[in-house]
Amino acid sequence: MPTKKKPLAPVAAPARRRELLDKAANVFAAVGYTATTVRRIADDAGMLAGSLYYYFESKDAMLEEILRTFLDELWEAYDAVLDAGLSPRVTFEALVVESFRAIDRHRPAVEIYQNEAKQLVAQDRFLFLDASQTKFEKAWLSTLERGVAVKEFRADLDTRVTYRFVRDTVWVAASWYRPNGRYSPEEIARQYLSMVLDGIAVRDEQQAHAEPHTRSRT
Amino acid sequence: MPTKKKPLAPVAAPARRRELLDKAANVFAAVGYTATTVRRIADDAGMLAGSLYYYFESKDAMLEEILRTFLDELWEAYDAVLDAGLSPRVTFEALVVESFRAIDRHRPAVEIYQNEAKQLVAQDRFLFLDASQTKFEKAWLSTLERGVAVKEFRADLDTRVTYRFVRDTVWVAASWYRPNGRYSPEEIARQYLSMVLDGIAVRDEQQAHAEPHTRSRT
Amino acid sequence: MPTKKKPLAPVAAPARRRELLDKAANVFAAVGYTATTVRRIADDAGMLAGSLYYYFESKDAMLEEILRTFLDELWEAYDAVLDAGLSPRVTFEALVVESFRAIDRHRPAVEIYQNEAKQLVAQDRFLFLDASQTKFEKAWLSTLERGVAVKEFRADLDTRVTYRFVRDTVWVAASWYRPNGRYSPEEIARQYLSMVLDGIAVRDEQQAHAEPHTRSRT
Amino acid sequence: MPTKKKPLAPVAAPARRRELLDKAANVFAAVGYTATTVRRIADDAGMLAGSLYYYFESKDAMLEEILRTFLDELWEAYDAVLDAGLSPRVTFEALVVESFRAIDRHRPAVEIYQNEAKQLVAQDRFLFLDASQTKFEKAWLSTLERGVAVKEFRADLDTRVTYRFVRDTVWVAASWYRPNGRYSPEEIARQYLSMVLDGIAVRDEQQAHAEPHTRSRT
DNA sequence: TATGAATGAGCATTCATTCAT
DNA sequence: AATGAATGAATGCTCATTCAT
Repeated sequence: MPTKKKPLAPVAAPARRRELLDKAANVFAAVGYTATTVRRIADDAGMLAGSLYYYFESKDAMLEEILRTFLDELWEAYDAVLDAGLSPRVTFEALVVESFRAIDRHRPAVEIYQNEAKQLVAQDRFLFLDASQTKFEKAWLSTLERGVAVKEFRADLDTRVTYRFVRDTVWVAASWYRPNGRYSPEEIARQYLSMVLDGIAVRDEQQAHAEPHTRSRT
Repeated sequence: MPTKKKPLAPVAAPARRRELLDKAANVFAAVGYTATTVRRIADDAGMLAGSLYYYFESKDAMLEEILRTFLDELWEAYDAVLDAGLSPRVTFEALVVESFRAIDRHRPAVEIYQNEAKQLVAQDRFLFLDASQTKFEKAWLSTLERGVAVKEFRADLDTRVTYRFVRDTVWVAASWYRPNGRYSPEEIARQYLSMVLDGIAVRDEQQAHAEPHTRSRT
Repeated sequence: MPTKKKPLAPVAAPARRRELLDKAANVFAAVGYTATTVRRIADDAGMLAGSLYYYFESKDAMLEEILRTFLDELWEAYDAVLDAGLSPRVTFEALVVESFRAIDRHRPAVEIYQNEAKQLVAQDRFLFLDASQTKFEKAWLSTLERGVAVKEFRADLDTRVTYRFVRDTVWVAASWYRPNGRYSPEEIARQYLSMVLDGIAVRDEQQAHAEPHTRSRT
Repeated sequence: MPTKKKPLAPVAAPARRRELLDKAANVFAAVGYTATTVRRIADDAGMLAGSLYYYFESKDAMLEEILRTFLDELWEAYDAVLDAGLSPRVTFEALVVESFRAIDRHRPAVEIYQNEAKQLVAQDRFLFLDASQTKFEKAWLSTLERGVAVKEFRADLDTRVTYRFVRDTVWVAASWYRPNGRYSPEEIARQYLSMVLDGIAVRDEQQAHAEPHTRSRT
């Protein structure tokens, strides 16, 4: 998406661009997009606020590029999984793993996405977020539904509600996950899958517990 | 909670205050705190921006009152559960139910909390969020640990990771839950508990699946 | 100056008016007119800001009345002195004494006058300050000039410059004079007159000192 | 005197800063600090209000710099005088001369000081005004007391009252003195000293007048 | 490549004032 | 005689953005 009226960064210098976007993403994630000043980003990059406009059209444009880059890479991985012809359960597991890998590689972008997407979709510039969201929902929901159909997933769950729970469960991890921390993305994924697939309760023969006591509370 | 010098809304008129806080909370939740202008709140309330200051000291003060009100009510419910001497699993279930009830009653406040808490704790005025957070973690974590001890919860899960998983999943529901929607908070809680306690996978199959395929991927 | 459109204080209740003006004058003097909020005055008077408008047309109107009252009383005393047919020197002394008495009785008003008059005269409402100022200058200047003419005052002083020094000398005392303090207004006047009339230097026969060393500095 | 985070006017461009402070000082002096809007200062400088913040942290910061610059220069001159080992009377004369020179060079700052100092000292930022005030009083008072001790000044005057008298008279001159007017600062100082040291009354007359008529009035 | 200086729109907040009760 | 609630204009200040150099 080169040149409009101003020349902008001469297409070259993409390394510096990436570097700047990286700084920006970290600040956006840490402070929130609205609360982040262009000056703050420039400070982090060791330049003056105005100088950023040599590389980017606007603050919004920086945000857009950060999110696009993240989503492009995410979908590459997702599409590979979805096109692999795996069983629903294995697909489910693979999607979770890829999600944690995306968090690992694009933590700031994921956090920004989580915090800001809702407001952003109101702007034309960020309509692509909506498209991604829709595609995302379709991928997960159909995986769940196929799983129910082939009896890999329980039939008594509302798939839409389950979808939301699972989706949030995965992505919210970006708020506390730290790359190079105790667990690799694959290990975190394993734990998550263990919980989501098999539950946290100890299994036993009597079904008593299967029906939580909430019923009597309503 | 009386104020410094200004009498402000003469202590009476608490109805109007609550009404205004309600409008404010909805805007804060929908648009984000920083992005919300007091003009916007005033517009929604049918008054001029300056008039809000008859009732509230500042925009921050509104936010504080919104969050305090929510947390106060949440802790009343939580404390009742925690002091009831229930088994870990029943405690867990009850906490989940109360959480969804809080979301039902204070959805905007919960959403604000989710989105803004991280930035807010840097301000003295919002240190109480940190205190609440700590107490919250203690309550959940100890419930999980007690559950593991008495073999109501699986011993092979990292309790801290499980805690985050549960915490996030529950509260993130505020972003999509709509009061008066299809499900009551208790019904949502039931579905959630069903998933979290027992997993979404169909049981009593071969144990092969218990070990997800991720291992072979790293 | 009764009623314009609004009834205002029913002409009666002049005691309450005076009380309120007194509070107002003290705040104006202490904090400065612009920096004084109507709310602050009302607080001091134990009422709400809006309630002041039952008694006064506006904040400006309060200020006007405070200054008018002061100047009216000052001129009554000044006129008595000026009309008494006294010698220039005795007139001078009497004017100084009356000035300190005015400070004693209207300290806040004097302070306000000192601080604000310059800005106020730009407004029509306060043109009377200019008139008073002119009359004031005439009274003092002519006294000084008459004194020079009859050789009661030194002929080698620039009367305009001397006028300004004397004028300021007297009135600036309002900034530190405290009624009921160590000195009565008459005693302060005596000290001031002693300095201004006879100087603070010890008198001696040689005139050497009469010519300060500043000449060699220019 | 570097600033917190913002580099502000990149340390260079001190000429523009001084120019702007000059405009600001004139407005502060003419209109009063509180009554001065930053828009007004910006107008005078031919820029927009917000642009001032490229050079200065705040309106307060401008005021501070104006007053500090003035006081720094004043104390340089005062200290030179005080350290010169002059007799009390010559010290007195020299301090007066330096005061009028300061008025000549920093008239707006002096006027601002006169009008605003009392309110400003309440703020931490302006505590240095208090320090200067204390040092100032010590310098003048000790000069007067030394003068009394060596019989250069009359012993029958209250030195504190005399101090205030002299202090006020000198500085209030800033309200009417106009640089490039009829008199140089040295000439004004000469006239002032003539009055204050020797009095305005014609000497060697009968002593009857030495005791003003006030006594009979109390 | 970047800076320095400025813009202009917008923001939270203050405050004198109004007026029905 | 005073209150409670609101107005509306102004204020100090911030910030994304521009552009000549």
